Amino acid sequence: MARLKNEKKRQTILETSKMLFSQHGFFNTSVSDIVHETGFPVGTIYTYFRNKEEIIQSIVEEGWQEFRRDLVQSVDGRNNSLDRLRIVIDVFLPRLLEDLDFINILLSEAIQYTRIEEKIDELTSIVSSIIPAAGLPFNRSQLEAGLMVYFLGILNAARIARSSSVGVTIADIMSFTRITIEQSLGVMLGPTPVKEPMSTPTSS
Amino acid sequence: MARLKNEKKRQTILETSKMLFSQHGFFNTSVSDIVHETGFPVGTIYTYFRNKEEIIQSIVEEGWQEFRRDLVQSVDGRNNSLDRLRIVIDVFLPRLLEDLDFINILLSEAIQYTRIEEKIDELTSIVSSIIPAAGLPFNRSQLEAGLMVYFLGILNAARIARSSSVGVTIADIMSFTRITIEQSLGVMLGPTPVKEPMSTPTSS
Amino acid sequence: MARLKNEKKRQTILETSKMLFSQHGFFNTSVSDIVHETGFPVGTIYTYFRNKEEIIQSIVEEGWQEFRRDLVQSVDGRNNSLDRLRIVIDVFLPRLLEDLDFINILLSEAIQYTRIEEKIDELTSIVSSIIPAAGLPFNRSQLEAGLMVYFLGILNAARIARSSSVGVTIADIMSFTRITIEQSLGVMLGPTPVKEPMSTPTSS
Amino acid sequence: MARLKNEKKRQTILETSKMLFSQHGFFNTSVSDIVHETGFPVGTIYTYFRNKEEIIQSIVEEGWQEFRRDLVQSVDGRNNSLDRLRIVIDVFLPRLLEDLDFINILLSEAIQYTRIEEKIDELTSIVSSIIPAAGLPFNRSQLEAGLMVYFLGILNAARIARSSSVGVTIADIMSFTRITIEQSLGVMLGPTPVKEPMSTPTSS
DNA sequence: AATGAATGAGTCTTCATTCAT
DNA sequence: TATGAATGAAGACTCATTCAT
Repeated sequence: MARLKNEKKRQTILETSKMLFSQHGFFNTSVSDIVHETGFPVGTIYTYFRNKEEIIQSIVEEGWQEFRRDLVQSVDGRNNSLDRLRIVIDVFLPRLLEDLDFINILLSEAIQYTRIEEKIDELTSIVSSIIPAAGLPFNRSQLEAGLMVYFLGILNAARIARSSSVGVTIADIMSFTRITIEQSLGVMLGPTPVKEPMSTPTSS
Repeated sequence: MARLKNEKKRQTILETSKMLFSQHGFFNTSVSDIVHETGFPVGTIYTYFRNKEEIIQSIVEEGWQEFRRDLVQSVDGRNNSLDRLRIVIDVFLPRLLEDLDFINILLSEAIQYTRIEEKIDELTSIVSSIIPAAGLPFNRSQLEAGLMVYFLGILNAARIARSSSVGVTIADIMSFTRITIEQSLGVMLGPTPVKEPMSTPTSS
Repeated sequence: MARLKNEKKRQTILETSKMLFSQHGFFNTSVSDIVHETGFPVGTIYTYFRNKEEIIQSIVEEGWQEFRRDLVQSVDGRNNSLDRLRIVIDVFLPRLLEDLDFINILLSEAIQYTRIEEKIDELTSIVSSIIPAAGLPFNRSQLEAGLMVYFLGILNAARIARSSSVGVTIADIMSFTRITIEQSLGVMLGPTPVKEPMSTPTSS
Repeated sequence: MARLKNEKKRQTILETSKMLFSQHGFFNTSVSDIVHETGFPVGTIYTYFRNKEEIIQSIVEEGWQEFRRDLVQSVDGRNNSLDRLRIVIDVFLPRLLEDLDFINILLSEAIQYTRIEEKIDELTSIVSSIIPAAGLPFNRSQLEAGLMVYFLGILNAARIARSSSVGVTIADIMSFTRITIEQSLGVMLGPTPVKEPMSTPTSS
């Protein structure tokens, strides 16, 4: 019970920090800001995290683990490559794009604190395993480069699209991605699914 | 007549700061670091720039102007769409990817200080004007989204590829890009040209 | 339970700053001077005051509150107007004139940081309430102007008299004031009382 | 001719600085502010004045000399004590009170840079020489103290009355002063004169 | 003589982290 | 364990004055 309460505090710190880091940046957010926003005393912050850096690392690491787990789960449920691809495109990606705070942190200043290359590597190997390599005009390195370009491109585009001054929406980004994949791989993903319920990521 | 402001000094500050910002990040680089690295006294930094922020803004703004000028120049020299595309892919892009310090600054912390959306917008309108819209499976918004994804994707991938831990090189990224464009647009760009001389951007 | 803010420390900072501000002026006293004189680390100054300005404001505001309280207390203890006047002249004023550091700060640079007009207003309304208006050759505005002139004149004169080069003492200023009031109001205040004990302002 | 032009520059610096010092205070006015306001280059400031301190000293010293000269001139033109007093009250004092910038500088921060005691001393001896000592209930020291109180009181009151929040005007201050002097000295100064023309201070 | 870039000691303030309570 | 005052190195920036041109 006490354990639960503590875990809640830890999550509060994490969520508040995530919001602040995304909004004002890691360096423009002071521990004191976190203190004021959470209402917790400074000491409490330091009973849950060794230092400020550990907070951002936890946000990224735990956020990433969650997405990775979801992705693997989604993919593992299917035997068929095409189905897997559909899941990735229609379930996993939209889910990721919803958490713009996370993306913001992952891509901006966090880069100094969290090995984004590792994430890219992981993702690349997962996704490339479900792509029918046969018939593609790419070698392995080029394929990986391509996945990197798409992944980073999509996330960054989504992040920037949020700032309304650009006339591009996340829906545009998704449509473009679907069409491009269909063309490149010569497959049909089918119509964009209507926003699935999917609170638990055990895809139907 | 007192001494006049020395453009060379200004450039030294800009270049040194660019290197430091790219290497350690804007917030982890102190004005004092710039002072030590340039050898100039603090006061001198502030006779050329109002504050630290103005330094990063100048780096991004002036760097961007240069690239934009080069791009427009390159493109204006050609009447044929395909030629233009070749120039963009084979001349302009490699040129941009060479300045990883600039990309690093543009994409990480600079986002708070320089309207990257504006840059994206500019670039998108320039490039979309040379793409033969006919026959593409995208509407205007999707095309823009796509350009955004590619542009941000390529730059970010290049930036991350620099960190050797990822087995992807800038050459891979370039190859992927060329092939994808050839496929998507149904054109042949021809073989990757051997590194053109082109130090002065006076397109033939 | 962490340590609690230490009122004694705060007072030390206030007193030390008061002395330094009075001696060298607000702008010629650096926070670093306060640090050296108090022996506290810089951080400590800033746990008790938001900034340098708040220090001078606290000195003036708290000093003024004390004097105002004393004045009102002194006056409230008496029903008779003449008695009240005597108290003001013989107890309150000398008391005020003893704290030349406070006067110095109040009248010189503090003017930018503390609304001295408010103090004048307050004082004027308190004092004018105990002056028998009847028979005076002044209208209300003129009376207020007069009080302002006397109050500011006495304080400034006292402040300047401190600098030995002028052959005028605080005693002279007090005598002049007594005599002038007796004449103007046509009352007898009686002989200047021998320095009353009155450390605690619990007027009889 | 060149001499004349230079003197004009010097005066411009002096007048601009006076305005700035009065408005924002000596310490809150930078030499750079003076540079921007005058439009002169920094070097020029330093060809006319050794340093910032010399500027405020010149303002005060030259301003004071002018007033002193006027005062002495006014007084010397009259043989009769009462006439002299009238001149002081009705001509000299209003004239002084018109230059609130000067008063502001003289009374606030200038105190550290200009011996105000000397000015007080000078003024006291001039004025006390025209006051019929006979019949006054003051001894010499008390009289001097009184003049000090009035002089400083009037100037400070005028300075503070400028800030509209106080319901006291310079006219009130003047009326109070006239009446008090009439009473104290038992003389009639006559009606407040209508604003005399008096561009040259050689009283009619 | 006129100019204004150059200078660097010094300013105020912040802030991540510690540790006495 | 919980707390929040204490800490001081480090931060960005200012500015009166000088002096090369």
